[in-house]
Amino acid sequence: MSGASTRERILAAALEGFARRGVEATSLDDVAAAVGVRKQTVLYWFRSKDALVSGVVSAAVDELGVALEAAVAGRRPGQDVVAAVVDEVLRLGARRPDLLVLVREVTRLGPSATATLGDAIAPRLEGAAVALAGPDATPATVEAVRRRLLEAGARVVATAVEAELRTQMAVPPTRAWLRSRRADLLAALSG
Amino acid sequence: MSGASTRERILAAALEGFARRGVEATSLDDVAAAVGVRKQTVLYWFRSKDALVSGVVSAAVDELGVALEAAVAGRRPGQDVVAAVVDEVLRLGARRPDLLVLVREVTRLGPSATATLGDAIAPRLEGAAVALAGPDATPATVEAVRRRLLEAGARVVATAVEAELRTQMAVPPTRAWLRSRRADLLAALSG
DNA sequence: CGTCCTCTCTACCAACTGGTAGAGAGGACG
DNA sequence: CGTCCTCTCTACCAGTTGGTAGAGAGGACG
Repeated sequence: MSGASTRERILAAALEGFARRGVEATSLDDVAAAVGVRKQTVLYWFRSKDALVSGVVSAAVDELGVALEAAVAGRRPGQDVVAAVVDEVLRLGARRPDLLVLVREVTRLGPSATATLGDAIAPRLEGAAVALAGPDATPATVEAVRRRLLEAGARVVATAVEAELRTQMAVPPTRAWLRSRRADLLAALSG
Repeated sequence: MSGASTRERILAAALEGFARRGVEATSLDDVAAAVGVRKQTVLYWFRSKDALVSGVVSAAVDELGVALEAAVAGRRPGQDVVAAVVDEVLRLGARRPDLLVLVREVTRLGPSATATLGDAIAPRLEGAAVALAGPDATPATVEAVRRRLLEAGARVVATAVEAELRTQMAVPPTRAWLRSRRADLLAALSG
């Protein structure tokens, strides 16, 4: 069944459940069954459902962060950083939509879960803001960039939701749609 | 607590629960408690939870339809129909965000619930497509308009989700954001 | 060998889920 | 008055929820 550790398989199954049906609608038994294990094994690796949610959130944030950093580092010489990030986000939306949709699900659990998400994102957000603002930016400028990044993040998640919705409604994303969403994201980031 | 009938109060409470926390995460007891009544009273008015979901969906679709028709009928002379619809949608997003978010929640319950939603929307969608395409449009043209309307609907719901997300993330919608979303929606509808 | 540690299991639990059965309050109407 | 009808209630039910308690398998290591 897998080279992946039990813990990793639990995280993957929980991510899918949380993103596809919602956190509250995904039971520990559901997750365990998807992994092929008993609920108590899930509770061995994560001491409570809240801990599982936190684990999924931080794993997802990590994976997103790593993918974006790799895209920035490996971009073609001369290519705009913002464009590299946007293109990687669109690729992620196609490859791992759950990663993006999860954000939306977590924010609905109330302030404490949203805080967990915020904690996981904060360091990467800060790093990205500082990098984008440049070395001699004032704190106010960095703050403005940070805010713009957050707003762009909301747009990204909304775009992922739109793609999901279109698929459900039998009008799946087209190439033209992708192009327009790319332009929209670019505008949101550099606007 | 009300001039509204028990049935209407149940529908309102269920709509809020479904939109804010998800259908599966909102129990009949939750709905009943919000109304100030017992679960069995809810089950008197709606014979099952599925029936309640259907009731909420068709009430929401009705309300949306009525609001949009009124906006079209009451638009300033010479004002574009599409612009009137877009502006009304944005107003609805501010006034009744749950109405829009509900669509997203229902589509996650699987094909049968999505079919219920489709049934509720179909007649209004058809009417709107015929009206927009004009009296001597070919069936193919009407079909193309219908498709464009569906795509625009997905964009509308995504926009409502973005607004909700921004609020949760402490970067609430601004006037500039609203303006850009209005332009985006106009482009989606007439592009 | 024995002892520890890692991991998954069976067996529970109280609380809550959607749903059924049926009583009874209160008005309308003959 | 009595008999409906409308509406909400109490009392249940079996199944599922997140979570606890603890047994046991299997390897690592002295």
